[in-house]
Amino acid sequence: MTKNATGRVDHEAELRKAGIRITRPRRIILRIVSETDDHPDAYEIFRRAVQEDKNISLSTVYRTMKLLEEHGTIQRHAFAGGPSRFEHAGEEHHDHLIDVETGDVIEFRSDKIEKLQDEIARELGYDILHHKLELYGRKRRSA
Amino acid sequence: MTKNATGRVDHEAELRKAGIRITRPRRIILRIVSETDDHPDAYEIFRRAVQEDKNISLSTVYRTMKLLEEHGTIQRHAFAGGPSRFEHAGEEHHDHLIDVETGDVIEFRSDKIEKLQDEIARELGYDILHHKLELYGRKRRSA
DNA sequence: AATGCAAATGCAAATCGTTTGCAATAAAAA
DNA sequence: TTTTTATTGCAAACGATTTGCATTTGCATT
Ligand SMILES: [Mn+2]
Ligand SMILES: [Mn+2]
Ligand SMILES: [Zn+2]
Ligand SMILES: [Zn+2]
Repeated sequence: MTKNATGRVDHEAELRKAGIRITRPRRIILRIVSETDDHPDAYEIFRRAVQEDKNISLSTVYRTMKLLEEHGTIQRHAFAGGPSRFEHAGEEHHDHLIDVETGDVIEFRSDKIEKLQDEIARELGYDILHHKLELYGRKRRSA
Repeated sequence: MTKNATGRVDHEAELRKAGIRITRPRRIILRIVSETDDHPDAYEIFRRAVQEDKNISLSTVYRTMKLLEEHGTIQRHAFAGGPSRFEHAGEEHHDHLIDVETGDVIEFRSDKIEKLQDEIARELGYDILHHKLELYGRKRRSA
């Protein structure tokens, strides 16, 4: 995996290696998704991108998200209701707890659950390609 | 809970009790969703409904699904990609394994996973309102 | 059974998130 | 630099779902 001067993964090099052209919009979008720690949707990414280059189009954001998804750079989530939301891949796998009141997304990971999922699939005669575990909850109001 | 002559839940009575009018389209749609054991989408329900009443509209199907969902009669699922799919509620809670090749939906239930979810949410200071666990897999091809 | 009225319907048009065709532009190969 | 080819921005198309509105219907009331 290619690293850059700061020791982080160099996505541009990774993509170039895969024969993908590094264009101005792609460089900007890539920066946005790799620097944020939230789960923005395409329009939000577009909004942030426009601040850096006034004539980036929403189509390009969508096209780039699909490209990066196929390339494994980002992950797409389809939380209940709304549009797809994205996050930079590469960290360890985790699932999400969505605060139904604020829309906040909290990440968590349970190895036990992950393992149980595999067991279940195996018993049913399947191999899991991916899965989705989303908890929708409300902050507990202590009595 | 109101039961009818056959001992099953009488949805029409339940709805009427809640001040909801039992119309011809609603009666038909209700029959369809309570008799099927698959997970049809709105258009499929519409298709089946039209066989019984040639001038039911897709709008009414959508409106009725929302109504029944709010009333707790059915559950809505948003599996990856496609449109919302519905199933009759009332049976015990279960989660789904989706065959990515055929679109088939297999139901399963793991008390262990359910319990672990509660623990996780509690640790994070949340109460779970509902959750979604979907496994996307492919039939294991035995060597 | 006939009446009255709010609720529900069908239809067409609107909306939302997303994708696509196409001519213009820019990346990278030569 | 020139050439080749991928990528862009824009507008129009898209699929799923919702909505406005005039008409019909369920059903509580006579
Ligand atoms: Mn995340
Ligand atoms: Mn089910
Ligand atoms: Zn997981
Ligand atoms: Zn569950």
